[in-house]
Amino acid sequence: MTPRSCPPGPAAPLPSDPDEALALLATALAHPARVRILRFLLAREECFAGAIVDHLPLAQSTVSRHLAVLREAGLVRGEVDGPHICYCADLEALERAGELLRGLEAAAIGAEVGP
Amino acid sequence: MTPRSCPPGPAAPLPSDPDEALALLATALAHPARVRILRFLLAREECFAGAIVDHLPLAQSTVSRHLAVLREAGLVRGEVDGPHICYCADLEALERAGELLRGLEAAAIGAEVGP
DNA sequence: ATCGTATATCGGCGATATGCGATAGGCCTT
DNA sequence: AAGGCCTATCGCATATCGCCGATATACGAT
Repeated sequence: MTPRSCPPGPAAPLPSDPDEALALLATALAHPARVRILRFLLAREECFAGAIVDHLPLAQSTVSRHLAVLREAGLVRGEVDGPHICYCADLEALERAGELLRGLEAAAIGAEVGP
Repeated sequence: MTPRSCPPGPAAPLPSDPDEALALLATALAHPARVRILRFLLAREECFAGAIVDHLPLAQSTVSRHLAVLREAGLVRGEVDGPHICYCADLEALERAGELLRGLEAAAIGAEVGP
């Protein structure tokens, strides 16, 4: 029942196109409630879905939907733990988002030269 | 007419709440067309809106809408240059997105200890 | 003043997102 | 077998997104 981060399991398959992959991850991060869920899980205060519901001013069904979005993007995984489901944030997926972002910034490298 | 990156002008005001700020920037990045526009502008191949339209399989009005979304998020700025508008990607805004992302990852720091 | 180019905005359409309550399914306990 | 907790899914309403064609606006050139 101890909240733990995701074991480095098989990562969710992202589009091969970096722009589409970044857009996909950004879509999952494009709602404050989902970012809060991620932060909550990363801090590993708790991991059960019920605890997340208690932590947000949203209905249980709405939180469940946000969790599904995060899961589909590979940012979160859930393991059944008896009657509960322990969710964990996939730090690797977040790091991939960072890499894709840096890859985008890198498009500016080499464009520094002026006439 | 030379495409240039944004001078470090006044940054767009982001929400003070990091979660909302990250969600806002992520919303702007949450579409492949907008990421492609950013990459195109960062590479500084060209900067006129018309060039961006030619670079994407989208109608002019649609591209204009995407540019407005990027502008509202502070990721892009446009300077009137005669009859054209020269758009530039705000590298600082992208870097702020990276910082917010790292700040989120940092929520996991200190949660590494087990009982 | 008029025309032409470049960009933004409007109106409409279908698709998707967000929210909720209600319901269904899983698993433990009794 | 029955009941209780936890989570997911369904159904619905509303709002926003993404796309386009059409129109409006701004500016330079004629």
